Amino acid sequence: MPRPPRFETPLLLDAAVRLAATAGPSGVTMSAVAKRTGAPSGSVYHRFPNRTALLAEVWLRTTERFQERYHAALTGEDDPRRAGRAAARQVVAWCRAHPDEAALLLHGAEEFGRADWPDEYVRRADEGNRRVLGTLTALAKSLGEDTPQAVERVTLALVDLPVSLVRRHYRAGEVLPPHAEDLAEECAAALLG
Amino acid sequence: MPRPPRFETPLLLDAAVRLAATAGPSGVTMSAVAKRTGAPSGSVYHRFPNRTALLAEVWLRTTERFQERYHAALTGEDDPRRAGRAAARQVVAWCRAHPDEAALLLHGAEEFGRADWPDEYVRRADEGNRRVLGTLTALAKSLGEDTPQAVERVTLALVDLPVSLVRRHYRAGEVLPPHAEDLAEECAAALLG
DNA sequence: CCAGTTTTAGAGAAGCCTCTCCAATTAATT
DNA sequence: AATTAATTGGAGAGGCTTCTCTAAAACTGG
Repeated sequence: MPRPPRFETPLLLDAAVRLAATAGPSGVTMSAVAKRTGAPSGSVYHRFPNRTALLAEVWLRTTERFQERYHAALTGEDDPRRAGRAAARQVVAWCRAHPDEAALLLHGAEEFGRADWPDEYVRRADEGNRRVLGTLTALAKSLGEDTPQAVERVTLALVDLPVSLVRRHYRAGEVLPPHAEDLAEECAAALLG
Repeated sequence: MPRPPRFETPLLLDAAVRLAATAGPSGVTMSAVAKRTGAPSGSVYHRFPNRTALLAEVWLRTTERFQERYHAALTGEDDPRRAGRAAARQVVAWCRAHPDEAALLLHGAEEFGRADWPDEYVRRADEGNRRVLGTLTALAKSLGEDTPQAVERVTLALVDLPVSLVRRHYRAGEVLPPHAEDLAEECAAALLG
């Protein structure tokens, strides 16, 4: 019975992703999303009560998409070293396949206004992070190391280092070189020992 | 013969650093700097022709301070592996000693408006980066590896990985744990082989 | 004490952004 | 055909920011 929507939520989020990729989180304004999609500002405010909600949702949708694939890579192998190497590759491969979303991920939740998020969004973000961190902890444990420092080292190897590799090229305005996945995997292997 | 200044450039830059550390680059506005220092907006514009110049100078002052110490660590040892380990430690140690400036460095030049900088600022930034990259290239060479990929791996080990370690803790709102320098050094050693 | 120079001091225009509000539109249901 | 509900479409208030401009202040060398 209602009038059919012309500007659905995912469409607006897609625009927000592109804006974040090109102009950074501060470039994701309600008016910029409106202009880019051709929607009137009223339609944007019909989908998101305020800018904070838009920023939170675009961040969460992106991190959840990333984490879903990352988690799959990390749990898809039995041998922990193999799993780690696959996860490191996966970070780079996902960024290669989704350059705009990857550019968004290189910023932190803080830059997407996390400090102003309502509890529900914070909870969602924490849950995703906890899930990944839990898997990384299990991996560290199955490597025989159970200290917090060992977990931190594994996290550096399987998350932060591949992300850094991507960041370096993105910041230089380059596309990811063909060997990037190999390099991430080699580095992860070296760090896992 | 002139009236003595009450708000000198370094004072305004110090305020800009604090603002960048707490509110990010977008929080570094001319009015915020004015408010924080108690200066009238006219005085801020007397020191910086526009916001772009303020952002550029606060970025450059900080990176140059960091790079000076980093370069010293990287060239302070004869053995390349020892030099690399010292450099990795130095990144973390410097961030520990200068938390606000470190928080600023975790953002990129792009976020400080690099795209709008006049040539002179771009040149200064490039020169600093070239200098560090040159030293890292020499180190890779003295390790017997001379391919671009080897240089990239060394850069990851001695710059990006320690920076990631710092970023992870800063984003979590934590202070750097005592073992952070050790961890950075261990990881660098593992990656240098 | 005067002349000269830098700096302070702050008012105000112009622009962009967020957000509110309400009338008009559109399609399914009755 | 009338009703109903979601959505569009856009005007406009209010706030913050950048930047300009002018006048006054403060100090020093002559």
